[in-house]
Amino acid sequence: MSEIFPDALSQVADYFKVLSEVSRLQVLCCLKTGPKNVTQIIMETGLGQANVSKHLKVLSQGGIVKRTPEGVNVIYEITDPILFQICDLVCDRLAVRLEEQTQQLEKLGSKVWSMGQRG
Amino acid sequence: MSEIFPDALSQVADYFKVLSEVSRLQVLCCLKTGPKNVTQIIMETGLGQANVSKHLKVLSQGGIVKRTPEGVNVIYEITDPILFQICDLVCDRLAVRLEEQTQQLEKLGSKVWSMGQRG
DNA sequence: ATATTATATGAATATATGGTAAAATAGTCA
DNA sequence: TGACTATTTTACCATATATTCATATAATAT
Repeated sequence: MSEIFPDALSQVADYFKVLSEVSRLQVLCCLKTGPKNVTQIIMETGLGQANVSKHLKVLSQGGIVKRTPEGVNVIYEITDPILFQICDLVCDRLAVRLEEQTQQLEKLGSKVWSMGQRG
Repeated sequence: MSEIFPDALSQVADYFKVLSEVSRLQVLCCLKTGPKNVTQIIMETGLGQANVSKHLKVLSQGGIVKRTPEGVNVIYEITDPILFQICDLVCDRLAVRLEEQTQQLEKLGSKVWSMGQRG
């Protein structure tokens, strides 16, 4: 009963892992405005070709992106916009943290300042 | 203009990276029911002691967990319950995917079955 | 068939990370 | 102080992963 099931958690971890790389987030941001082929993604992100291809494979296997060949090109698109809700929540959290850090820095700053006054 | 800012994205990636390990998710699940000290976390998760300590450091530096020494013990607690909203969204997504896969398997199953009937 | 373009894959390298055992640190009590 | 407990850190190994170069595959046109 006190055991936690790593099996279920590993799927969640895998999902997060796919999203834990800057290059892949770049690709996803690039796809936010709509489906694109690989060449477009390469140009917009500035990443290397093989690199983009590999990241797209990871995203595809992770179910985050859908792959549809179309003639010579291959079109990729975001599978589920819930992804952006997730990213928005993370951004909210990061914003809150930044706010807190700013306040702490201000406190620290005034303390240092008063010490300087005394010294 | 066509450039995407990796600086901002790296913070998001870092947040996801902290959540992309099963052991850390185990620790977080363990903390879902309330603040706990390290020994409790070790017992509930079954992870090694140094291992838990390291993961707690990662979680703490990632701002996901708050560290408060209390006598000999150190208490850890979830910093922001928004974390569970994020995880819930991921679980929703995973459930949808599983549903889709199930349906596809059923389709494939019936196809294989009809082939078997013919053969 | 050959050439060309678009995409994917393989090999190699560098880097990062999880796990564990051992040592170090910090706090408390006798 | 010294003993004891709780937690952290260090050293090390094994594994995973991002990146790049070179090559391979796929689709299309000549």
